[in-house]
Amino acid sequence: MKLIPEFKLEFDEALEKMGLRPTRQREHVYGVILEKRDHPTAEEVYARSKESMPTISLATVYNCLETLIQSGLVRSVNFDREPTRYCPNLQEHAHFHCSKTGRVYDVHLPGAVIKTLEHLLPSGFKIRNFELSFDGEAPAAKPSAPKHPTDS
Amino acid sequence: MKLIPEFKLEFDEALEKMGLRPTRQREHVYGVILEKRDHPTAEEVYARSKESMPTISLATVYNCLETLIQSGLVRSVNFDREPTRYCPNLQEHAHFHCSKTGRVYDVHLPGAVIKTLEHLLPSGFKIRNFELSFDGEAPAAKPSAPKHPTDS
DNA sequence: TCGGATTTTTAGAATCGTTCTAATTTAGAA
DNA sequence: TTCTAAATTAGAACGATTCTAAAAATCCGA
Repeated sequence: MKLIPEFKLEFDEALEKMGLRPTRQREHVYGVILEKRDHPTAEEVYARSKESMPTISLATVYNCLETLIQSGLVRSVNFDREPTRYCPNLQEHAHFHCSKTGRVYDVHLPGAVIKTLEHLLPSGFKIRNFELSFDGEAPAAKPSAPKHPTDS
Repeated sequence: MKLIPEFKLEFDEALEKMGLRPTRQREHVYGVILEKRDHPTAEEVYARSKESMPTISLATVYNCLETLIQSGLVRSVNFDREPTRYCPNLQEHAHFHCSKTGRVYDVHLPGAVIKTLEHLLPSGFKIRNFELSFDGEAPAAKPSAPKHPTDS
């Protein structure tokens, strides 16, 4: 789970800024999330992490996820009554959760829409974060065709 | 927790339509949620319900909330790592969660915005439901002044 | 490079919110 | 009524997450 230099730099800087230490485990977990950009749960991240770092513990995975979120490298995604999922937060986007397959899709949010949403609140309300998620059914996936929005 | 006739009718019809029985407990829980339109958790609904129906159980509260949701009388609201909250679902709206006070505010969603959001998904994606929630800090509330958006 | 303060990791226990189980009660239909 | 199905209940069980306390790793300054 070696990070490519670009992400390694971003990783070190982000933790540095928060006064957190860039440990092997944190880097590893970040690597796992970057590797396959589906939206794994903590348990899934744990399972994948153990493949190449068998001694890592579940508690550490939770700890690492927490520090990655604090550092802004990863964000958490919640769906009704489902365990929290995690994704590397490149850019602002929404999520679509298919209730049939459980699969999660990224949904691109145009800047104009984001601005519109932020203006829904009266002045004085400071937004730290917002989450937009859809629940429904995705079209049956044609196995080898490109899917929209971004598959996961 | 007696429902006023208008809500009683709505209640009976909604359950009827789902083939569910309009029991004392269901009506009571619905009344509790209508009474004070904050966004109580299941535990809070349980505590309030017990005041005038001391024998009701927590399991029943969960069951009732579930059937009320199925009937479309109530909707659930989720915030990151917080227990599920419940609100009577009059109309489509978003939520703002103040991380300082824990208070939840309703945010009105103009029809145009709803339409915009629904169009973010490519054709083929069937939306059953969507949730938009903000997290941040609400302005310090002046105790007796009207608040925006709808207080809770 | 070493030593010590501080942070992080770890395993396992504990906690929280929620769902399940099995027995009892209730509602609604015949 | 009487029967059947649905709903309620208490408590156990569960899944996800957090906590605890001890061991290990990291960082900093000498």
